[in-house]
Amino acid sequence: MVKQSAYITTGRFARLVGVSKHTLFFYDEKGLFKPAYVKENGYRYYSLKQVETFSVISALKEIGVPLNNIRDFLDNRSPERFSQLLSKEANALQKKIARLNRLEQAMREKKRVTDETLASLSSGFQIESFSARHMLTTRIDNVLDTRSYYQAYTTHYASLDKKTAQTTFLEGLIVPVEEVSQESENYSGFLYTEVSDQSLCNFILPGGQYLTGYFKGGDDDVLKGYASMLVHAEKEQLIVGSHFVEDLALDELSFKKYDDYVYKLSLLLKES
Amino acid sequence: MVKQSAYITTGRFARLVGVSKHTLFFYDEKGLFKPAYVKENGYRYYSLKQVETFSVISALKEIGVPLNNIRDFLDNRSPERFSQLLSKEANALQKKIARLNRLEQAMREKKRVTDETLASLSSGFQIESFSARHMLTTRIDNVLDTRSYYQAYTTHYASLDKKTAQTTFLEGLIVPVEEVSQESENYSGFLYTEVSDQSLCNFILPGGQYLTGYFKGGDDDVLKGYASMLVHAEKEQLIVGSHFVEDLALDELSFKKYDDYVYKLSLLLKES
DNA sequence: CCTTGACTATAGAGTAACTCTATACTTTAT
DNA sequence: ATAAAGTATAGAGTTACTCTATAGTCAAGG
Repeated sequence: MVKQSAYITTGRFARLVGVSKHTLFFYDEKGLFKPAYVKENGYRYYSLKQVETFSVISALKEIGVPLNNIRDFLDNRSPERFSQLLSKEANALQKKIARLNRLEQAMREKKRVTDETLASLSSGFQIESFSARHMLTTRIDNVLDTRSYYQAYTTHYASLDKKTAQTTFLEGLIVPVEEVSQESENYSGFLYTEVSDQSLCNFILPGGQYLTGYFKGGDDDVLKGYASMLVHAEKEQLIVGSHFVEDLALDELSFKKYDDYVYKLSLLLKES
Repeated sequence: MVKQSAYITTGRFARLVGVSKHTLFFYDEKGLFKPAYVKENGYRYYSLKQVETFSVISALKEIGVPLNNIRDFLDNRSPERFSQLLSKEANALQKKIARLNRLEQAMREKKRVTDETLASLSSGFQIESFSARHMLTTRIDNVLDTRSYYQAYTTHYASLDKKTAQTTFLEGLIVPVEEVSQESENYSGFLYTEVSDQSLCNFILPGGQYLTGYFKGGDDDVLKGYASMLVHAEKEQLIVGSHFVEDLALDELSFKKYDDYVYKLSLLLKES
């Protein structure tokens, strides 16, 4: 029907689409989105039809398309190009959504670990049952050597990044029990990240009974923790399995000082 | 194990976590994220443990938490507060993901309409079958009056925003056939938006056979379009139903000039 | 018809979260 | 021992705005 007269002022249009008047000035100046009609005195008048147009521009912005790119498209707009843009951006958005979903999972998992740690921090050694976990691991030849440690981190993150975009905030160390008990100068271990994608997995941490304990403090305290776990196991006549698992349970995000960090150690036990 | 010595320089840390060195300087300066150790000459050294910490900060930033807010949290950090923050932000993220999913759907739908319009633009009148559609409609008392038109838009968008965060880019006009045929001075119509959420729906556009046509041009041409559809229907001895549907099929995003806009008119037919 | 209050405009400064450039010092690798 | 590569700070530039100031405009009530 006839709607030529359905012009509204900048302020009204801004309220209608939920932005500030200034944003519309700014878009006009940028050549991104112009009023349908400008009076001699400079007053801008938008048509109601433009609401739909603006919504799309605003959505593109919201999903992360820079205004300059949107303008570049508009400078050469055509139905074909518009269709292409929409499908390209919809696909990009789909990937972004997948990533955000993974982030959400990781955040909830981090929260779970934080809560659990707080709840059982003061309860001493415990025996817990874990089911098997799928891990991506990277060997660290010598944990005492900065270089090999850094090297392991680099390759570990590189292989994580390749497939998934860093799905988890939780990673730790798997240490063979003999490395600890023989007290050598050359400790080896495995950096690990739990992965849901089976194809990334290169190690399955066995499920079963674990002796667990939380250790507050710096690196030295954790070292003592390893030893005390072995002592405790012997005292309780528990048969020790193949691996220690070391996790940073509460980190810099919970406490300011390194000395307040909390590590969780888990020692695999054999059925007696 | 002992990892005190596992310090790395700013550049290495930056590469490891995938940001620029400058970003780390910036975060340090802001008091957001500081290296574990600073040498006398000012060189920064980060510990590998900090990778996990940084990943969380970086994720919070990515999901839209301002750095200032993150810093405010860190200034008063505690395990409890951290847990709270994580669940609060995870919930916010969940909502955001839902919104992005809706945006993706809307973009794909807009693309579909654009493609379809391009394909059938030159094929004259057609008869198409549509299934019933759930609509949220708002009555416009007089389409020729700016005020009532604007009023309708305002209330329409207000009720859309209330429940869903603007799910679609497609809206149009439903016009009772008698409004067109009697050529009065006072046209009424209904603004519509298709909604998936049944609770928002206040009108069900009947499914069935529709006579459809595309009309290029401004408002005047669309008016002629309405009339020509009725003429065509009579010529073809089609029995006309209750409603016209007017959609803006290609808009400012496809063409620069208003005169190039393409409207699609659909006229409900009765079974003969 | 005129005044008053609510609008409109432009210009310019400020903000967040960076990036980029320039300049100078330090470490490491050969 | 020297060059290449890395580290630092300082400051300008960028994006997509917001906010303030100043001045002009419009519409409704007395």
